[in-house]
Order: sequence, then C-alpha cells, then structure tokens
Amino acid sequence: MTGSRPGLPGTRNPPSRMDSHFDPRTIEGPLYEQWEARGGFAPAGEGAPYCIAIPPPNVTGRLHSGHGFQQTLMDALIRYHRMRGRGALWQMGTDHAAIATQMLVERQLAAQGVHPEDIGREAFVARVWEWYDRHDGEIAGQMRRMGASVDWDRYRFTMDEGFQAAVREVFVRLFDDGLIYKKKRLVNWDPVLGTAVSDLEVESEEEDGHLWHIRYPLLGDVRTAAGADHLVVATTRPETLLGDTGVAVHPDDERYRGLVGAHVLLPLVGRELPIVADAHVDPEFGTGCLKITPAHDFNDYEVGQRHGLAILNVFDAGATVNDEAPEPYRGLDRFAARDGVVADLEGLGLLESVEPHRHAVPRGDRSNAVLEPWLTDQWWVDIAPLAAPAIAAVEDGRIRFVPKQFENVYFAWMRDVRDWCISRQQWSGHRIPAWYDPDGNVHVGRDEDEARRRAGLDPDVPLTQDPDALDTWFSSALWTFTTLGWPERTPDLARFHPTDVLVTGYDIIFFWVARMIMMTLRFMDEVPFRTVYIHGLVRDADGAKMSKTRGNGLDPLDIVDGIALPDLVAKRTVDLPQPQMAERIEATTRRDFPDGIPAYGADALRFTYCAMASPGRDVNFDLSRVEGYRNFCNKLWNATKFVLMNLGDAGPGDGPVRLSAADCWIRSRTREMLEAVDRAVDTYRFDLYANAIYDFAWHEYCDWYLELTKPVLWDESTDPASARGARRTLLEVLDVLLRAAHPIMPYITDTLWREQAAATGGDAGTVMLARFPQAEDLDHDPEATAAIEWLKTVVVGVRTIRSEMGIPPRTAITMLLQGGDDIDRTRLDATETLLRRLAGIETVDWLDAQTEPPPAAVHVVGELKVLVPLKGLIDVEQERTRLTREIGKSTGELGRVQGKLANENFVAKAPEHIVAAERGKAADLDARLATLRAQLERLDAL
RNA sequence: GGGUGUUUAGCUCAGUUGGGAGAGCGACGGCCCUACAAGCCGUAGGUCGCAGGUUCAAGCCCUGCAACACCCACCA
Repeated sequence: MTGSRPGLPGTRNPPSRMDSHFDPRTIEGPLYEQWEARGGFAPAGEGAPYCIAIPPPNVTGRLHSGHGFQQTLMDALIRYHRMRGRGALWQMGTDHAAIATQMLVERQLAAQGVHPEDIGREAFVARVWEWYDRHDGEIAGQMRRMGASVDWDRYRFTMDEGFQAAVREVFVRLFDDGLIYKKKRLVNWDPVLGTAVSDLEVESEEEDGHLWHIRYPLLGDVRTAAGADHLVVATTRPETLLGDTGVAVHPDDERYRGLVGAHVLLPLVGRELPIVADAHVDPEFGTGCLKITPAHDFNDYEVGQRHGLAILNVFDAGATVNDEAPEPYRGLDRFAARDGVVADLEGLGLLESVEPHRHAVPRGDRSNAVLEPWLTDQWWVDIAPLAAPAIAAVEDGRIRFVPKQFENVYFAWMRDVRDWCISRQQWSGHRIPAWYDPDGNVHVGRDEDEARRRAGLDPDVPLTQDPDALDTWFSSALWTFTTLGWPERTPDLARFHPTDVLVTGYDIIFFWVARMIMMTLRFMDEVPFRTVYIHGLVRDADGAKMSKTRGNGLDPLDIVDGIALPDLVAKRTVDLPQPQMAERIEATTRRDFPDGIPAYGADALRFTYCAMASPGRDVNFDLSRVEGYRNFCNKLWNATKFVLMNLGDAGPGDGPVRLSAADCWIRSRTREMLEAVDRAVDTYRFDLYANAIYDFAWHEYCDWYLELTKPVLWDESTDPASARGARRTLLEVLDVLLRAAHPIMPYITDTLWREQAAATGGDAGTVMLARFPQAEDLDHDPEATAAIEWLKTVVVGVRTIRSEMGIPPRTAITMLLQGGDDIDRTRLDATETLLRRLAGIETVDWLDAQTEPPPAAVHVVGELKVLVPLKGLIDVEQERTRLTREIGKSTGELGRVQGKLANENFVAKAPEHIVAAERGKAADLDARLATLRAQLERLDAL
C-alpha cells in the first residue's frame, strides 16, 4: 500500500490535536503555494504524456461559475492522470477577446470624453495592452484559489509574440492556397460597434413588430387579376423601401400573371421598379408581392442577383440614411427613417394597413444592436475545403464527442457551413497582414517587407496596411498547437500534441471546437484532441442562465471564501448593462442569501461541481449542495482525526497482523469503490466518481467500519494482532480514500494525507504526487463481505425495533436468537462483540427451536429470528401494529413473486438463475410470514 | 420548418447488457453515545409525462402524443 513516488517534502508538522471542525481557509491557503513552488504542476516522469489545453478565458474578465465548473473537471482529470504516472500537462493561457476588449476600452475612453479617433490607433492599442496587463493577474488568482494545477510556466496569451507569428503564418498560407479571399458581399453589420460580424455572432430572437402593407402603383396600362392599379407589398422594415430596386411575385401566382416584366413606381422615391418572377416568393404570405432590397436583406440579395437588379445601399456604417435616398430622409437614423417613411406613406394614402407581427430580429451577441445586412468588402475563409477533413475526423472516430449526441450537432453545422467572415473593423486584435499599394492592389505577407518582396515592389512604393483586425476566434482556432510552440517544431509540440481531451461547453462547439479541428488538421495534419467532452452550462438554482444582466451570477471565490450580503449586493449591481434592474436584483439577492455566503472552501465547491456534472445536462447550481459537501469535507476531517487518535503512540505497530471479517469487508468494499472510480473517470462520469467517493467514505467507512473498530480498539482484552489488523486497515483504507479523492478535493486530502503519512512515520511529501490507488492492491473477500452484510441486517433490525418501540438508545437490551442455521451461528460467533456494541445489546442468547420464546418484538433475517423481549420495554399494541404492517408488506411482495412463478412462460423462458432467485425469494417470504404471523398470535394470546 | 435533450419522491437529480425503484437536500420521530450536532439512529413519501407495442419480464427497447428547454434555418 506504499508506492508513492518521491515527491515534495512535507513541511507541516502534525498538530498534536485536530479541531472538531475543519476550517477551509486555514488549510487551503498555504498548500497551493507549496505545490506551485516545488514545480508540482509541470509534467514529470517518463510516463505517457497526457495533455489538456485549457479553453482560454478572456483575459479581461473575472471567472464565473461556468469557468469554475469547467476547470474543476479539467483539474480532476489532470490530477488523476498525473497520479497515475502520466506526464500530465494542463496548458494554461488566456484569450485577448478582441471585440470585448475594444468595447471596454472604448467605454473607458468615453468616460473621459475621448473618442478612439482622437488618440489614434497606436495609442488605442497601447491602452488595450494596458488593459490586458491590468487584468491578467485576476484570473490567475482565482484559479490558484480553486486549486487548478495548470503549468504556469507555459502560460500563453493569444496575442503574445508567438501567437502573432502563428496567426500571420496561417493567414499567409491560407491566402496562398486560395482559402482566404477578400470580397464585397452582404455581411451582418453591427452599426453600434461599426464592424462586420460572423453568422455565429448573430442572435435572432422573436420580437413584437408590425407588418406594413404598402401600395406600389403599377406603371402603364396593366392591372392585377383583381383589377387593381397597384401592388401591395408587406414588409416589417418599411425604411428599406428607400433601397428597393424591384418587386417579386411567384411565377405561378395567377393574381399577378402578366405583370412580370411590367413596372411599379416606388413611392416617396419615384424610382421605376421592375416586377420579376421568383420562386423564393411565398404566395401564401401577405399579398404574395415581395419588395426587393438587395443591399439590405440576404434573401433579396439572392433574388436581385438572379434577376440582375441594381444594388442600392441607402445606409452608412452607423445605419443612418445616406445620400442615395431622397433628401428628406438623409441623415436620419434607421428607426427615425422608418417613422418618417410610414408617416409619409400614410399621408399619400399608400399605407393600406398595419398589423402586429411577431418576427425574428437579428441582434449582435456583444452589442445587442439590431444588425443590418450591409454591403462591404471583407476578408473570408473558404470553409468547404477545411470542413471536409474535419467531418471525416469525427466520422472515422479519430475524434469522439462525449456525450456522443453532440457529434450530430457538429455534423449538422459542418455539412452546411458557410464561408467565415474573419475581418473586423476594429483596432483591438490581430491586424490583418495585408498591404495596399497606391493603386489599391492587395499584397499579403508575414510582414510588410515580405509582402513587398513577394509582390516585387520597390522599397519606395508606399504601402498601407489593411486597417482591419481578425475575428478573435481566428487565433483561438490555433490554440492546441500554437500554445505548444508552433510554427516552431518544439519538443513540447512533438510530445503533447494531439492533446488528449478538450473540455468545453456546447455553446462554443461551432465558434471554437469546429474551427480548431479544421485549422489543426490543415496545419498539423493531425487532430487537435482525441476526445471532446461537452459539459452543460451552469445555471442558478431556479434554472435561469447566470448573467450579469440578471444579476444572478456567482463568483466561485465568493463561495470558496464567503461574502457578506452587502458586498454581494454591491457586486451584483455594479456596472449593470441595464441599471434599472438593480432594485430587483438586490431584492432577490437579499431573499436568496439573507446571511450572505459562508466560506465553504474550494474542496466543497469542486466536489459540488463534479457531483453535478451529469452528461448532457445543464447544472442548476444550488448552494445547499455545496453545504452538504462542505459537511462531507468535515466528515473526512473527523474520520482522520479518529484514526490518528486511535493509533496510540505506537502507530500501527509491528508484529503479526490478524484481519477480522470487518477488516476484510472494508478492504473488499474499498476495492469495489476504486473500480467504480476508474470506470467513472474512463467514461467522464464525474458525478459517479464523486458519488462513489462520498458513499464509500461516509456510509461504509465512517458509518460502519469506524464503528466496527471501536469494540476491537477499545477492549483491552483484544489480542494485539487483531488490534494491529484494525489499525492497519483504518490507516490503509484512509490512505487509499484520500488518494482516490484527491483529484476532486485536493486541499483537504493533501492536508489529511500528510497527517496520516506522518503518523506512520513516513515523510511522503504531497498526495498530489503520490500514486493513484489501484483496485488490485486490495483483496476481494466474499465471505467476509457476506458476514458483515449479515451483521448489518441484524443491527438495523434491532435498531428499528428500538426506534419504533421507543426504547432509548442507552437502554441496554437482551437479544434472543432462534432458528437459523450453522452459518448464522458462525457469523454470530465472529461478530458478537460488534453486534452488542452497534445495537446496544447487553446479552445474546440462543433459543433452541422447541423453546417457546417470551413475548418479544421480532425481526426476521432469512431463517433466523431476532427477538427483543418485551419485559416492560415494549408496548404490545405498538408491536402488534408494527407486525401487522410488516406482514402486509411481505404479503404483497409474496403475491407478486408467486404471480410470477405461477406464470408458465416465466418459468419456461426466463433464465434459470432468475427463476431460482424468485423461488428462493418466495421461500424466504413464506418463512418470514409464518414467523411474523406466529408472533402476532402470541401477542394476541397475551 | 429541421434537429437535440428533458420528463423518476416535496425540490435537485442518479438509475450501465431489460430481471426485486435509489441518493442528496427537505419533512417527521428519537438521540449532546469519549471522530464529527457541519453529527448519530430510525421513519414516511413515487401510476418512473400520457397512450399503445415488443417481451416470460419494461423506468430502460419500439411507435405515437403532450409539456418544457435548447440548437440550426427562417416567410418579407
């Protein structure tokens, strides 16, 4: 049971006395520093590499519960594999979050009354870097407090020099391969941020709006089938009328037969618009006439392309009306323009009707601004050639998703993925490595010199770099291999890539996971990771998404270290996106946390995260769970205290060792616990892992085994070999338990493990670098297990009688046994002292079968009757009630079993062992009922 | 419109190849017993969303339906 590798020397001396409660704050603080100072987080040893690249948090933010959750799972995996001897690397880093940072710095400047243009690009970028530097330490501090064993020496940042080189390299190579191109087309434009965004950054929500029906007068001598001299179009965005260049109807629509090729007059503008026929039009919707605004609607753009319609852009970058529109509307914001257009149409009698209409409105995920389809020049990645190999990698199993259903999500998106708009009209982020000569020709290169060389341009030709920056996810996509040194061929890259598993949420499968797979296959010619473990999102106790806006978020550190109510309220209501929410947030916060949050400690929080990580489910985070697991930490603390107290001065002691049935039983159960743990980790079942530890530690080791050792250890007549057996087993199982639990709860396990190790005289360093316990280290002992299970049944039976009869726990009782077989007698012999103590029994007597027992309460174990004589202790009526209830239960059960056995098909077709089991059950119930009924009769005779 | 997930005790959730429905929290009753009241002992509570089907046997497999959640695409 040794086998720990040489590790860090322990620095704590075991205290002479352990407090009755553990205090997470005093034990957790110093430990992390020790782990880190001794280099415990760097991959060590000759074992096979094991690597996880952290999903880089945004450098500017604080970590929220989602990070805490995700990082706990990763740390558990890393610590587990490190203890199993793998060269474990948890690659740390942060992301530059271009758009988010741009917004924050702009807001900071705005507070000083400064516009970015006032200070210029260079100064702005300098500010951005200041921002990065200022916030960098915050995340690190949070992660250290949570116990995250990342390798800080390999820290990377998606804007560091290596990343800048990698990004340029990738850009140039994709450009050279024709997979990056620049093109003018309709993009999703954020008029507030003033930049293009990708499809993924569009969030469409249903909102209440209107459907305006507008008359477009027909030109010339044509009429609709109904005889009208105008067409009626329906639109949710009347202001785009200013950019209309056509009207479309369905080719088969009888109402407008013959009008195709004719023209209408665009109201307010006076432009002649052709009527075209296009199958895109749904004749069922509205009037079946569709106004076409190719410059401001994706579908209209397609229709316009098919019919050669003009593209007329009527908005500028801020979505105000430009000079292409008639004079009265110029300079109006799009919403003001809408009001103006509607009012003017009404004045002209061309507004036929307005009806309420619910429809999806696209908004930017960052700014929440209504996005505008806008015609601009942007850089794009041609995705199809990258997607095909990325699909294949998952299809053929080189990458697997856990849970598997997320593969379908991935496939569905990848098989229909559109080109990726990667340019952003912002200063923050990786600047696009492209330069323009005075003629407007574009030249791409790793730097300006290279661009010039490649283009064969003279040094005196002035070049201007493209002002745009890249989508943040462009550099994120290079994460697994660039953090390990690419484009250099470093030893780390060779050793740790592909990484083993990516742990991330389903919300960024498209943003990040898919793009990493595509880019990594392209540039490394191998997968970025073999497994993608997808976890759920953390929600509040009511299942609502945690967000700043809702003010229901929890900082993991506030759970770890605690927070007073006023501080929590202040934290949740400061810098709100919607300040009017403050009052409500304060009220709910005061309701949910009337006393603030106590310091539960990192271990309790980590344990909670693991226990709640059921596959494919979101996590409704509930503090009462944390409290329960904090209590579990205390349980471990006190169990260790008990073990150390009972070692005596001699420690486990030398000499012959005799293991009792209880010792063998708990060793068997320990083995089974370890098997369950390994199974759980292999299948990423963190919840089952946590439960296996919890159930074993609390309900077997503490509730039963510790109690079972008391009679042995506290009885001076116990032979020394048996006492040694108990002491050794107490210690060894504790040691195994602490090592097995360490990946989930590193602080308390290390603290207790050092105490435990010191008690055995060894200086074993830290449990973090100890060997993970193996199931094979422990023996399986079915006979001892059966004996102890027998004992537990008898004890519980007596306790139940006691409790239901109202016999106080301290009142010693007599127990009589009757019936049963040799096995029962053997088991009693082996466990009698244990039985007496656990059930509070003074004397145990066997009655032979013929003897009429005294009036007694009875508990039946198979053939064995456990009797507690009444003798003034027991109320006859109560016992009668109890027996009647027991008889009722058993009768019902027997009925079910007999029903089964009476079924010929069951007996004929069910497997033999199942049938035999049912027969055995029926026999047991029969005997049990006979006993119970006889007992009831005896009571009646009293 | 397409897709995914969920539905099990009052609440939050486990339940592995089909074979006697579980845990935590909460509730109720009893206990300060020399590890732990952040504890110990015991008890109650479920038509496993609904309806069919397969099977000797269904919480689990199949079909349909319902409710809720989410993802994708969107009819202006």
